Amino acid sequence: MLRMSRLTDYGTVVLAHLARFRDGSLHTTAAVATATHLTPTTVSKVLKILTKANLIDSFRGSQGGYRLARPAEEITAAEIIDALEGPVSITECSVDAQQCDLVTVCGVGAAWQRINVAIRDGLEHITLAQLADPRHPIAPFDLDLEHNHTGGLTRS
Amino acid sequence: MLRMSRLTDYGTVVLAHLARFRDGSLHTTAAVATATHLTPTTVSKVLKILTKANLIDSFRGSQGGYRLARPAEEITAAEIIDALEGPVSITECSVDAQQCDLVTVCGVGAAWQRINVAIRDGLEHITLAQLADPRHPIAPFDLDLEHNHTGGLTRS
DNA sequence: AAAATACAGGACTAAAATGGTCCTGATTAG
DNA sequence: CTAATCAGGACCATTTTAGTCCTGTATTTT
Repeated sequence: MLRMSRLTDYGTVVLAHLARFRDGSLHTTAAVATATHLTPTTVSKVLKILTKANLIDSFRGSQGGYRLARPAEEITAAEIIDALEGPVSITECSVDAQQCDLVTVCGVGAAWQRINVAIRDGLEHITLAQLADPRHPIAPFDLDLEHNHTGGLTRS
Repeated sequence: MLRMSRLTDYGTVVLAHLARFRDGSLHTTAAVATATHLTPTTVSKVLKILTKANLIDSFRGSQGGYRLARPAEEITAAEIIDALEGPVSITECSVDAQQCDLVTVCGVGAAWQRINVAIRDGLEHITLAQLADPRHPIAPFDLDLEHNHTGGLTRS
């Protein structure tokens, strides 16, 4: 399924923490670490990544710290994963695309990719605000590849 | 997103290959390897895993080989992933659940888990037959996290 | 200015997951 | 009995991931 690295998990926790403050207040690495029960070094790493991804803003120097770059409602799960999980490398075709006779093989890869795209679309509609609020239920995915086997052979 | 290990990719390719034969014929490791352009050892590993997961049936001895345990229409993407990807280990709460005061932290984990469940549900509706056929389009996921049915509030 | 506070960026190490191979044993057909 | 074949692990190399640390830069305070 959606396999997340631990860093993504931490990142979400950190973001969720920052999301609790809607007053633009700044929070230092140390403060976030304490609040989330994570180690400062790890939190620092996560905060830096999130900053580069423009999900949070950072301010240097005394009285500096971090805060969300936008309201939690405008930060999506897809963005969080992109930032922390990095680009997803696809298993590319080993042979030259020109001479690839393995329709079955490459077709399969394409199918999974389309599933990924579908999942991604779904994740774009989930916001940090929802992730941070444990009460939010989750509707099932309509991952319908399409049903044009009108022949109805899927069942006997 | 849906990060698959290479083994899952191979597994799907192998399954897709077997799915092309609906006559119950058996296929040896070597034959599958040749057909898919994968190395025999790797194919062997994959086939063994798929056998243990009951997605394919195996027959030992001379004239032995493998074949799908069921029609491709009855094998789901979720099953394939379960078999090859193994159980998804969740980042478990470090502290005793009893004394966990970090609602934000644990709530986040729960949210991701629910997303996973939603994705899984979607994958259960995609069949090997669809994966094997590159023509099948993929509908977008309705990953609606909030959307509290009944128009009521989520218990404020 | 000087000092203290914080973030930026990257180097680095250890541990774990993956990928892939190989060996030994068990089963079946002929 | 002998050829095929699968079963089940052991095993090693490579890559990822986690997590730490060091050096530098920006900002505020005194």
